[in-house]
Amino acid sequence: MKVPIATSQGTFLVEFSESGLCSLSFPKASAVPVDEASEHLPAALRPWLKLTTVALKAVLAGKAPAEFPPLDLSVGTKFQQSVWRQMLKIAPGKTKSYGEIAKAIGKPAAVRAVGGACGANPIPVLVPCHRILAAGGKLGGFSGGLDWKRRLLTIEGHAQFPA
DNA sequence: CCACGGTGGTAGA
DNA sequence: TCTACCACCGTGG
Repeated sequence: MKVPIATSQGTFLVEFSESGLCSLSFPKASAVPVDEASEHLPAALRPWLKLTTVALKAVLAGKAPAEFPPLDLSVGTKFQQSVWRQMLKIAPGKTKSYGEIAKAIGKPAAVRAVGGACGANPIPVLVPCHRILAAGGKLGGFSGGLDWKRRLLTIEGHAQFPA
């Protein structure tokens, strides 16, 4: 069930499973089907939606969320989950390279695979895959489009990246 | 600047 | 299984 969250950067869509927030997608230009307006959500989901909204707005303001909703990362493989967990440790304003992530999870040669795991991240922004840069400070790629990666990094205080 | 080889993990057949 | 992808990275023209 998709639920909209309006922010200063547009209306994001989130989705919950039984165990927590399981996906987040960027605002789309075209109208997107929304299954549930936030007013008539199942009551059980309301606390998660509230936490998600507050956390999302915090990140979009360049700050670390005080509290996260439960994150359901079970769609990923063991490897992907370890990469995603590692990304959660990167504070706003900081960045790491794909290589550093690979080293941090104990698989220093799996650099390229780390890129793949980033692309498979179901909860961008909150799981800050945008803080992963290629070696030498280059931008690398981004599943939601490089414009978003640049925008998020700019919000967090980095100098502009070349178009 | 570009080309290339060495990589590990994933999806699909 | 085998194969063909990749949001990588270092080295060498």
